[in-house]
Amino acid sequence: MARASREQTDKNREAIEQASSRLFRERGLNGVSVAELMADAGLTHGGFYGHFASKDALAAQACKRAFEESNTRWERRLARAEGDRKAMLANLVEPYLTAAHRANPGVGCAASALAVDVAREPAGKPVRQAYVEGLRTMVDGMAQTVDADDPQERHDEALVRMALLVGALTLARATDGDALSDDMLNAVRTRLLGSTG
Amino acid sequence: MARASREQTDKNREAIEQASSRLFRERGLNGVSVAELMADAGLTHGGFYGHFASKDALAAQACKRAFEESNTRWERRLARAEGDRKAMLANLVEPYLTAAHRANPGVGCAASALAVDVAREPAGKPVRQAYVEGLRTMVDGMAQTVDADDPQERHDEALVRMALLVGALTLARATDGDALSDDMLNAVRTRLLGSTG
DNA sequence: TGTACATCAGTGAACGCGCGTTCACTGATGTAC
DNA sequence: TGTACATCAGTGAACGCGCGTTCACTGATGTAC
Repeated sequence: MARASREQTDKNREAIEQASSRLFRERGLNGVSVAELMADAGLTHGGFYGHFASKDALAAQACKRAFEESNTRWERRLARAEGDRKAMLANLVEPYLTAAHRANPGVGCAASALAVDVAREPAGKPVRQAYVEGLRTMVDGMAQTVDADDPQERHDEALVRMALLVGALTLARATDGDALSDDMLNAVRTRLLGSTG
Repeated sequence: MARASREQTDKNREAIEQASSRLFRERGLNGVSVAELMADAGLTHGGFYGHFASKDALAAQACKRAFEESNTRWERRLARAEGDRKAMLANLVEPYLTAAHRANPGVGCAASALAVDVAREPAGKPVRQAYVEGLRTMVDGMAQTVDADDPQERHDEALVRMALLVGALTLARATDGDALSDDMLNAVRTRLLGSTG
């Protein structure tokens, strides 16, 4: 291949971001090489630095993108409940605490998939800011499911629910294959939605 | 150095395990090299394979050890409460959801620090079994703080509390430096212990 | 208890390999006329 | 609209480096007598 058209260049960049957003969630920021990301996007590794200044810069962009994906899905699910707060909560929690979500981190919640990798990055790295911004939007989404008037109370309850979801999914993934894993998902789902599911 | 005495050999192995238990929690299973682990234990990298069959084998041992450390601490804290369930819960939760624990994963909870790394390891890897066993003991510890007669109810509530702790700490670490991080720790602590702290 | 020597824990150079990043090159795209 | 050519997106070899693991070697430890 030689010079690509502008349209093709945009498509290529899009493909790199998409591949990164998925692969970073699956294997971690340091678990995928630039060559693998490029190959997944249908390119060779040399062209990478025409699109991004560094792997770190891509990580930030991929993190932002993964959260956008997660948050867009949440917005759709919240809207579908048409203002019924119980239904809104159920629409977020039910798909979250499933075997399918546990098995597919690459297309799942960015907050769970990237948390530990982001926590291990030094304070200044751009991916950290992307994470905080993405998580804030997610917490705001969860706050819409909280039936309380006081904003502080809504925020706090949203944080508690986020901790429950992320903790349950994280522990369920680490224990996948053991009975404890399903127990974790079920116990937290019941807690959040009531015993009837 | 030439041949070491048996006593010294045991001390060296101990030092390697101790260094690994800490460094793996800090930087992840793939974030520390064999050479770094050995250097931290005061040795050179070549001698590693006299103590362990592979880095994978060490990872399992270090995971087991990290959980033993965490669980021994929990047992002490539970015992100190002398059967008062509210105090038992407070003794586990209060040190868990602190800035100090957030800042020091190397000497902190193994369940939080290793979850994502373990989740990314293939199903057969020995570290996965070590994780499940360690977490089961931890859940049993937490179950002692639950004020309920039905064993199923105790277990489920213990799982919910574990998800809260691990989720809150994981998210707090990923957002360290932002107000959201403290908010997360505070909201979950209040939820578990009541508003008076 | 003393001596001779086999054992083996730890050393450090080396192995093949994959990493992030750089760069000379290619040739279709985009532009100036 | 056609032509000449400058631009630059992508290629693939190469860079220095660190990885997990191996291995010939060293010399104090542990043992046999």
